[in-house]
Amino acid sequence: MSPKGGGPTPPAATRPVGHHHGDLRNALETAALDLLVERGPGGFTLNEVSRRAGVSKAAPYKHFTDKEDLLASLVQRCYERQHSVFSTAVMAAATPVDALVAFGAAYVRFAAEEPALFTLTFGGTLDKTAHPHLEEAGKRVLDVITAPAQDLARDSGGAQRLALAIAANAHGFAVFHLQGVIAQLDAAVEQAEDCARRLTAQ
Amino acid sequence: MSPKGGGPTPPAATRPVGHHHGDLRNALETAALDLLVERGPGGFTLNEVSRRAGVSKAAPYKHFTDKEDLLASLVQRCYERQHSVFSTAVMAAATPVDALVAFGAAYVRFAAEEPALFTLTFGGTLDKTAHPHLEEAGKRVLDVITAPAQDLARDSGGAQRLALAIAANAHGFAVFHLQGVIAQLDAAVEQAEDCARRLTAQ
DNA sequence: GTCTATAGCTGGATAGAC
DNA sequence: GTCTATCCAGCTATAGAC
Repeated sequence: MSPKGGGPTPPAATRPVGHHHGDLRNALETAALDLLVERGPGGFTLNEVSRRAGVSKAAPYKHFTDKEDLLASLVQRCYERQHSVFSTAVMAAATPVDALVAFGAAYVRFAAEEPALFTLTFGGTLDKTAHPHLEEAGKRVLDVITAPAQDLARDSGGAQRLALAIAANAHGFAVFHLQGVIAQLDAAVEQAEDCARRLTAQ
Repeated sequence: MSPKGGGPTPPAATRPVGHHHGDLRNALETAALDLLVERGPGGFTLNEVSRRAGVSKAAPYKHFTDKEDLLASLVQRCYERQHSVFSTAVMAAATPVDALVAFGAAYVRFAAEEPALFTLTFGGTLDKTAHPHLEEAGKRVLDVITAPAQDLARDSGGAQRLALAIAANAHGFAVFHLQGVIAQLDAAVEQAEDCARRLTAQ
């Protein structure tokens, strides 16, 4: 799923490993997420990320052009995972209504499971207008529910509004849970589902 | 309009002014907001805030114990303004339903008018668990709609769920507007109102 | 692809004058 | 209440060895 498939690069045996990982890029991203959780956007530094990944301060620059590039990569990862997770949830649903409800529930759960990724993506840390492909990826997440929304709406405008309503509602509950306004995840999920159902009903 | 205008600088009457403003604390907070808008939470520094306010790097420490204290003060300000703005909107409404709808609309508009304040408060920049009084202030904002929610719900649990639903929904639309998912403010407000109405209807 | 080393800068926070 | 001066720490990014 990445550049250079399994060329030579004998994985199990005889790793020609220079000094560290076989997948530093990924290790850096993971370390970055941990750091974001612990220190927030203000305390996020590439140096500390390197430290946690167990590499030198210079190593990240072979994988990311700069600090912001790493963050952008994480946002991209967030959107991709959302797309994947939400697709699964939606496809498992039997009816259009169930699909929208499942989307809302999955949305809240995703935020709870990946708080750093979620907060980074929607917390205004990164200026997305500088990364058009991210805006694109963000909008594509909503495509996951266009089909069920169209099944329930009169016209395509109504479908889009319905999809937005479901997503916005889920987003609000997700944030409220992360913020501690709704302490229990299950409660947040249930209320999001309940609202989704009411928003689809006409 | 900067430090030392022309001459002795006695505007109203004999300001016992040491060197600068009459209200540096406020000026610092305003400058901090501007900076947050421009650079995001990661690029926020006290030094730059001082620069923009036209004072030395040491000056802020007479008004805030440290960087985080300034941010916490801004979050406090956000909650206070929200409480004030939302109260006004709710009280102007004729019916409970109108009150909840007005709250949602005011919520979205507030985020659009004060993006830095809003994003700082809900973007996860500050760890609120370290500032209990902020959590308190945040929850009190929701009190603004407990009365109309109780008018519409069967029991007090239902009232709280309704209030949360209205607020979460509004929050989602507010964020989506700030994120560019819903470009037009008016569209975001209308959709938030529409959803609020549907969530109140049973 | 990773390391060491380093340049150059910026930030947070304090001390002491006025 | 603000300034000047200063300390030290930490960060970004690059250069060059391996």
